[in-house]
Amino acid sequence: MLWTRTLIPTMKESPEGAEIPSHVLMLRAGLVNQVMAGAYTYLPLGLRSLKKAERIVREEMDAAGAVELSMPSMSSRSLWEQTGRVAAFGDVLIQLTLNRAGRKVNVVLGPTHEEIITDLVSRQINSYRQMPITLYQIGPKFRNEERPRFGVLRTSEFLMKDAYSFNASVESLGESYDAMYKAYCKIFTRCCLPFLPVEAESGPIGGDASHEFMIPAENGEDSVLHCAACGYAANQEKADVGSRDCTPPTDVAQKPLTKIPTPGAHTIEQVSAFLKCKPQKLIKTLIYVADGQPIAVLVRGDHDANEGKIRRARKASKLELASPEIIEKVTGAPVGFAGPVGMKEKIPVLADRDVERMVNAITGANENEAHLVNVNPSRDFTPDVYADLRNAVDGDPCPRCSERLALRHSIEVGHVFKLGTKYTEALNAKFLDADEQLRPIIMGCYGIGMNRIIAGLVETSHDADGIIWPMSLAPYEVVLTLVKVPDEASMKAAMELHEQLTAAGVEVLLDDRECRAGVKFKDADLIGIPLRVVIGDRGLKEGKFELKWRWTKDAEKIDVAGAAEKIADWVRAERQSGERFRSRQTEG
RNA sequence: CGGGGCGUGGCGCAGUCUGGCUAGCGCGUCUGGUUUGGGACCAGAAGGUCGCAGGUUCGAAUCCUGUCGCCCCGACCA
Repeated sequence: MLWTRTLIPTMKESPEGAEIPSHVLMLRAGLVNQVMAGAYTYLPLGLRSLKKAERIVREEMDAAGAVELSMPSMSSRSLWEQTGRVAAFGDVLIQLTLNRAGRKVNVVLGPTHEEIITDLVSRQINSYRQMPITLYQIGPKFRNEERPRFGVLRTSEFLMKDAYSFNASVESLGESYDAMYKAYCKIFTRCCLPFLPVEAESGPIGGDASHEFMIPAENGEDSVLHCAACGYAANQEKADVGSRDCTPPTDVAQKPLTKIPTPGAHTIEQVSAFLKCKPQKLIKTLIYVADGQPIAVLVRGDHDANEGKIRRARKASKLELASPEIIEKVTGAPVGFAGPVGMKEKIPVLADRDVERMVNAITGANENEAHLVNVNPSRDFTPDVYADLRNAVDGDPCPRCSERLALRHSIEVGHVFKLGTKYTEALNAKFLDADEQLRPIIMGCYGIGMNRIIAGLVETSHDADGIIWPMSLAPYEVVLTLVKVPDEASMKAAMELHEQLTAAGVEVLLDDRECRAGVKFKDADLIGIPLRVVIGDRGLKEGKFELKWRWTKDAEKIDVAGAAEKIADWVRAERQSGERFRSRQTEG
């Protein structure tokens, strides 16, 4: 491809508003163009990379035995009502009303495709002999995000690979799940992404086992806890806190319980500021409603309660924070002054393990504008149960090996989970088993955010000059930098090399713009093509081209004769292995 | 939805507080010339309803009201 024949609008300055590296560089390198908040055009360069990611995903899905199909973005709302997801998605679900011959037709734009594929399968699969089967597609998804942000990392329309497995048994589901898990590892490895599979909650989508594939990155929206010692990794919602000493220290004297007025202080920040103490001196008392029953949950002031853990501790299926009315009824005080003392007589009290060893703590007094100081567990209150009820934080003990967990921000690029029968039961997808019993089909589902592969790569692989693509995702594999366009010998050599490389199956971009060499070098670095060949009169006099990898500092010279074969060989090798790219990463 | 910021040629910005010449600057684009290995120089040119609407005023990019859009933080979230 000739540079002057395609569209690569590079920019020296980054557009106002772009802040994180992937967003800035994708705009500056002319990969994408913003249409509105959360919607982007993929320009030729960006689209080429996206298509390459798609190809890798297809190859690995096919190799793992999955079969591709394609489902529409539009579907009837009634299908989504059957699974309760019109309500579950809320405003995130994009709904349209169409006029058809005077009738109103309610349509949703698919945020994911469980309903549609399960509806299909309910008609087409009815015997255990037709399973296991895994079906996938790569297509657009629509989600009216509350706040699209970070360039293409969070958008209202995005490209997703979604796969769904249908199994006759839980064991079979496990095998399908493992196959997808392994395929994901191969995909992200081929994309040269530094990924980390982490244990995850399955979230509102339901199910009982799930892993997220994360790319550790400063600007990631998700938090994971990772143990460098044993490899344990889980997202913050899921991560367990390992065992630690929870017995109260014996060398600190317990002071007498005292009630003090705290006018206007009803948040942890306000109370700690008012009493000039750290939040970890406070016990946060949260009133939840678990399956209709109000309960009190105690965590240290600087910790966050974890609803999944609370739900499990109570074996509750539904859990939500109590309304101000219920809180007032239960505690006898407005929101902000709840405390555990005397609470046990009224409602169940659950406390996080870290609360047990607190001494002379501060809590609400269950009375307007008042707190208790020098509250001591056991002496002043005893919860019904101590359990792990909070989000893990940086430095917590690992649940496996007790070393310290490290908190890392990350970008979620993939998610695999075992769904079970949530959708198949709702949509009546049953099959006849070998023992002639009618059973619901067991499902798994597996997603990859295609745009996040691209953004995640840019986010983790760039330098001051621009993007650094691995060969496997680069929009072009080789850029030919023609130093002097008017020089006939140079142009002839460039065209010949371009032709030879193209014939050898190498993706080449020839920079034939009539501008100074410096501009071309800067742009080549910005768009990040892995291999650059400089064609100039200086080198040609010696019968040489100059060759440089994007991530190395120095160029090497190669003979014009036989250059195409050599370059093609290197490109092919690097395309497969990514070895050179990775060695640069470890160098920092 | 709460808090903050912004909207002026394709891109980045100044001008707005304190209303007043023909709305500027840098980059980019076009023409001509000199250049030519890490974002050249000279000369000239094109390109703007100052987000939109209404109002105040002799006069509005600037003041007032409304509205649309964009970005950041938070809340929320496969």
